[in-house]
Amino acid sequence: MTSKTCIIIAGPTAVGKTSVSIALAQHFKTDIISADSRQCYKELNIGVAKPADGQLQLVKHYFINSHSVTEDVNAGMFEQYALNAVNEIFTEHDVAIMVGGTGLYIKAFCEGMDAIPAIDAVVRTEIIQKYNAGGLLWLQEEIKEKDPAWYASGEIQNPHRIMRALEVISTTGKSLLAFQKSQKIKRDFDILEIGLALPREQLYQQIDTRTDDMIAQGLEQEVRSLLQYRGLNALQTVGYKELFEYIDGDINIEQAINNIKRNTRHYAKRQLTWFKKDQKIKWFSPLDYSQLIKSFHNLV
RNA sequence: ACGGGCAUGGUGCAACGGUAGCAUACGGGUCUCCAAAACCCUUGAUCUGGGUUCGAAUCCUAGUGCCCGUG
Repeated sequence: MTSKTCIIIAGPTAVGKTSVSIALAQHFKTDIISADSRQCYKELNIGVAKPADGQLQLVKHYFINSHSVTEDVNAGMFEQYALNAVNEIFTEHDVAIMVGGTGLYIKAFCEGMDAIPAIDAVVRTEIIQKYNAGGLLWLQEEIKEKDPAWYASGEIQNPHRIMRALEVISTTGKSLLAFQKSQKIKRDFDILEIGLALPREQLYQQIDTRTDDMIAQGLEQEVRSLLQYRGLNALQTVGYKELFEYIDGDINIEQAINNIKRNTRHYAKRQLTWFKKDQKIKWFSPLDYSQLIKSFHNLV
């Protein structure tokens, strides 16, 4: 059996991952797995910069339009989904392409997640309700009492993290720390990580331009059609939450657009921080496609 | 031109004549399961000159710039 390779294209939002990935997929005559925590939702289109219909017809994409905003999607679920997908691709191809900006999902795919029992929705809901009522202070006191070890080492200013620790100890009786073994699983295929980067100024320029394009394409209409879902996690997304505020009348449209641009910059910055740490990533300019292809010549 | 007001980090604001502070942006970072989420950290300013005072962002004065009103 010939060796199989998954090429992962990572990088900040708006850097130009989509077109590079499609060109690569065509070059290798293979399929793409998206590693994007928002493009998987079929209800979200313009605001998440999903590949165009034409592009999707050109290359088969996994984890695009594969889920509904009403479903729970998370990193562990992505790991399973993506492993199934990559194995399916490998039955017919030696190379698979993964592309996306969700660092945690890519990490889950490459290294695996420690198995932590599923959390009952009731437990989660109850914790959220108590947090809404009692605030961060309640969370801190609760976790200090129930899981003092986590309290001592965890991020006690971060409501999300405390709630995670709390739901785990409430469900299993064991500390989240006990589950986190941080063992890296070795996959039975090769992984090649590619990062796409541009000078910061140029990236920000592309973010601005893309945001204006989204508005011109009718993002506001899309957001209005999703008002019923605004409370769902999937809608806590740059491009949507700002327009909900606009629709509420809290800000005007110019402010909403500027906030989208700013929040997208923040997002891109966090992505860069995440990917910079990954020593395995080889960096290229999205404009330098020929260099990129050369780096794969041993695979061709 | 005259009268009045204002001048503090990139931006918006605060500071009884006594340690120039807050928000936000920018920059840096954390992250094993809601991650386009959530959280953490740093830098950076008193318009210019003169005066009063032990001490001036603050009071006086001249200049410069901006805003409002009148012409």
